[in-house]
Amino acid sequence: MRQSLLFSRTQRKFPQNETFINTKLLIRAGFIDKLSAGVFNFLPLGFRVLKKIEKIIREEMEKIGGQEILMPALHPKENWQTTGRWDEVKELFKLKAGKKEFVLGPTHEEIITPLAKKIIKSYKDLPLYIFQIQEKFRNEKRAKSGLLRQREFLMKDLYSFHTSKEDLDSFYEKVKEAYFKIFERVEIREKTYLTFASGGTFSKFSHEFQTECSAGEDTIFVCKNCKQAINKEIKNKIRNCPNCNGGSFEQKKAIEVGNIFKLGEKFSKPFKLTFLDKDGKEKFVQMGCYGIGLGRLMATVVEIFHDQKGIIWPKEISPFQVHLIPLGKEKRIKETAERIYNELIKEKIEVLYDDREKTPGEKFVDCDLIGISLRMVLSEKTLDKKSVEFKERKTGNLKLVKIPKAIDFIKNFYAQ
RNA sequence: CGGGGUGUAGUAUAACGGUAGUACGCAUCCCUUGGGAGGAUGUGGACUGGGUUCAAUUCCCAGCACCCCGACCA
Repeated sequence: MRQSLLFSRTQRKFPQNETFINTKLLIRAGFIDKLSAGVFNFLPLGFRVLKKIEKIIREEMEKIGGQEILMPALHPKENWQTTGRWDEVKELFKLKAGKKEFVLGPTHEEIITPLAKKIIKSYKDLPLYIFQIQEKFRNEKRAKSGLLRQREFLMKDLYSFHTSKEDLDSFYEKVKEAYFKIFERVEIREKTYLTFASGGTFSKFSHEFQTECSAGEDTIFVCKNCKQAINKEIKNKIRNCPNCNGGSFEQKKAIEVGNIFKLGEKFSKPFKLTFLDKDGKEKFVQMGCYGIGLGRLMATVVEIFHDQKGIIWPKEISPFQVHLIPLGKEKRIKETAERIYNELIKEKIEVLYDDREKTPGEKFVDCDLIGISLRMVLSEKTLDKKSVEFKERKTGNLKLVKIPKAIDFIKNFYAQ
C-alpha cells in the first residue's frame, strides 16, 4: 500500500478529548475515527489489525472443532421474551418497525438455541461447537475508555452443545487452552490471568480472562502464593485462595479480554432444546458460551505495547509486515524503492510504502506512531552499500542488509 | 442513571461585551531529505436555542455533544 493513497491521516497532536492511551494513539495514528461515544469507524490500518485478530481467533476456534456461521444482528422480540431477557436486560437497543419489535443483538443465545433445535435431534448430533465473529450492540449507560467499552463492537461468540455436564466440562477446558493460545499470539499471555468469577446471570461460576493493565476497569486479586486470580465478587465472599488456600492477594487493575460460561440448561430449557439419548430418553442439551471482543483486545494490546513515540504492534497483528521508507530526492533512491516495493508485493509481503514527499523527520515520526513491527529504510547511505536498513520497532535494533537479501530477512523475521 | 468538566477552522490553541488571531494541516509555487526544515500566496472557524445588552464568540439559562468520577455491565 502506498502511504500517499492511504485513507487516513496521522495527526500531529493527540486528540484533546481523549484520555485513554488506546484511543489517543489509535485516533492520532489514523487507525480509527470516533463517530460518537462508543461507536467507531475502523480505517484501513485499524481494520487490517482487526482482521488479523479475527484470523487468529478463527484459526484457534477451528482447531478445537468450531464451525463458523453468521447470525443476524436484528432479533425478533419474541426470542427475547422466551427467555425473559426482553425485560431483564437493560442495555438492549430496542426498535420498532410498524407493529413489529426488534432487538439489536447484544449476544446470541436467543438465536443460536432455537437454531440448534432445528438440527439437534439425537445424541448422535452432539457435541457441536458453533461460533461467529459478528457485530454486537449494547447500550452501555456509559461508553468509555475508547475501544475498551463500545456500544457496537465485533465479538467472537462460541456456543457449545453437549449431551452431559461432563462433556461440557471437558470442552470448557479445551476452550481455556484455545483462549490462552489466542492471547499468546497477540503477546499478552504473560499478563493474562484466568480469573474465577461469579455474579453473572448466566451461571454461578464462570471464568474471566483478565489482562493486567492500569487502564483496566476491573480489579482482580492474584494469590501471591499460586498466582490464581479471582474477581471482586469472589474476593468479597471468601477469605483464602480457592486454589491453594493461601491467604494473601495482590490487587491489580485488569481488562476483561475474554469470558467463558457454563450455561448448562439455562437456555435449552426455555427453548426446549432437547435430544434423544441412547436410552431413548429425552434430555436437555447442556450448553456453554465463550466470548472475546475483538476491538477490546486490540485496545488492550495498544494499552500494553506502546512508548512515548507510538504503538508497538505484536508481529502477528502488525497492520503491515514492513514499513518501507525511502529518504532523499535522488532519482536512484526513488527508483530502487519502487522496485523493492513491487518485489515485496510479488513476494506477498504486506508493505506500507511511504512514497510521500515528506522530510525524514516526518516519515520517522509517523512510522513510530503507526508502529509496524519492522521498518525498512532506503537512503543514499544504505544504497551506497547496496543495502537497506531494518529497524525493529520493539527493540530498536538496527541491521543493514544487502538488498537481494532483504526479502529473506523479512520472511525470517516473521518466521521466528 | 447521579455528580463534575469542556464545547472557537481538519487538528492544537489565543484574546476579547464592539463579529476572531496564531501554529500545524490542506491548495499552488520556490526550496529542502537520517528524526515533525524555511519562504510566498491562498483555503478555512464561535454546538443549538432562548435571555440580558445599543451590541454576545465572550455574561446568564436550557438543550445537545464529548470527556471524567460513581452506579451499571447478561
